[in-house]
Amino acid sequence: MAIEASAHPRSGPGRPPGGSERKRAAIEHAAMDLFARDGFDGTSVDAIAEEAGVSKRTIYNHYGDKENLFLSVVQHGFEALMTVVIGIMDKYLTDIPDDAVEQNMIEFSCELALMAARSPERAALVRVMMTEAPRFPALQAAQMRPRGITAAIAGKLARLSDRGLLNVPDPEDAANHLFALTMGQMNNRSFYGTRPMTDEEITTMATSGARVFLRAYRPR
Amino acid sequence: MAIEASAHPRSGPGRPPGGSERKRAAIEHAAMDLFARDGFDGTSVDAIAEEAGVSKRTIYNHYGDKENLFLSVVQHGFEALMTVVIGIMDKYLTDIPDDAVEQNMIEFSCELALMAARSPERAALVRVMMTEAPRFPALQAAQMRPRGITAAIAGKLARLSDRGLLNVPDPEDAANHLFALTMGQMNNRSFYGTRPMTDEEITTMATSGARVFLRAYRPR
DNA sequence: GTCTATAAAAAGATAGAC
DNA sequence: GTCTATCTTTTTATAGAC
Repeated sequence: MAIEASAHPRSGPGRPPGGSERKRAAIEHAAMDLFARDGFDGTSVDAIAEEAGVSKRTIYNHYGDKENLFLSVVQHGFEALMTVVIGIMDKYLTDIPDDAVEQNMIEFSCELALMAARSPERAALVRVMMTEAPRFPALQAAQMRPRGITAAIAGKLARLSDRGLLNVPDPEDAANHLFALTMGQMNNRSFYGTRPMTDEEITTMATSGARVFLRAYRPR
Repeated sequence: MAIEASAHPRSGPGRPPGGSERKRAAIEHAAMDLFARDGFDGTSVDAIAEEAGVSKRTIYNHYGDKENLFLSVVQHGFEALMTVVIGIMDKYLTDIPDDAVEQNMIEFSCELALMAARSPERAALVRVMMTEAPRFPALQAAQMRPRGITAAIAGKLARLSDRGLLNVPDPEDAANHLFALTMGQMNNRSFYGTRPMTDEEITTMATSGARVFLRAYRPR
């Protein structure tokens, strides 16, 4: 691999050198891949150091211990996932024309499911989070749970209900139903990303899930 | 603890002695508890031996290696779970009176969700299965997937549709929707058993899930 | 801050006696 | 078949040089 300039590219006094940040990023990237693939116990700090191209000692200097590194990686990974989900939500569940509710809900479900399926590391991240949650109480914090996602969906559904496009007495409940019918259904069928699914399989599944939601929540 | 009779209670020639079966059961019971709680890597064979009250060497004599023990335990645990689910299904989704479809579907959902919540080791088992599936291809076999459960539900829904009590064009699809709205919803909300839920919370959730299913699949 | 070398503990698997 | 004692490898974490 390419050898980078070894000297610090001039950094202010008291400020950490520029190479340090690059190494942090490399460490977190490598750790994310390995933790997602092999789990916490299955991943050695040696392997992370090798994958990141840094010394093991550097990892301990930056993060203190393996658990701290794990929590940092999972937190950043989950934030990135949330950002993507919020983006899809804003794209399909905001400013919907009155006559396009069904189409937008279906497209929302499909895009959400395809996003999850296309990045196996995201599914693996959630899997690892669930696995390690009992040992890492920090993973049970409110921000880390799927509830953050459903709460965001609930807000969108409430607005659609206010406009009379849906009949949603309890937005929180309905958001859980929509989430279960799309992401939940895919997690069950794909065994949390273990079994590969074709794009056609996914869109068919997400579409049928969205239709069930619409049949239950359309205005009477 | 009580000391058991050490002599074999008369076993036929060539047949394994009776004490061996009891030890097998003790090993599998202990292994189930520990694997479910701490995962595959987090559980040492030493810990299993101590918990089961047998020597580590006995475990290796019986199962060859740790992976084989794990697969045996998971397989038996999943069979037991399937048996319980089938029992609940037969209880609530067979021979339903024409005017009690809604009530039975709701009771089915509640009982299923409560069963899963009341035995944390079952939720933990499924969690561990998902976690280790990439490393143990045997866990991806058809019999081990949730599909076994949804396929059984699909059969029941098809019969209800034949009787005109539901409108189910695709029983497999509908079974996935019902499963997602009950078990899937609970797995999301409880983070696969990590976050405890009260019985009231569970019945409220399962009831609302069943109602969504019924609104979507009631005869027009 | 970063690296090489090492300490210390844990865990999977086995040898050999009874 | 079962047990005690042991081997070997792996892994987390640290010591000390530059």
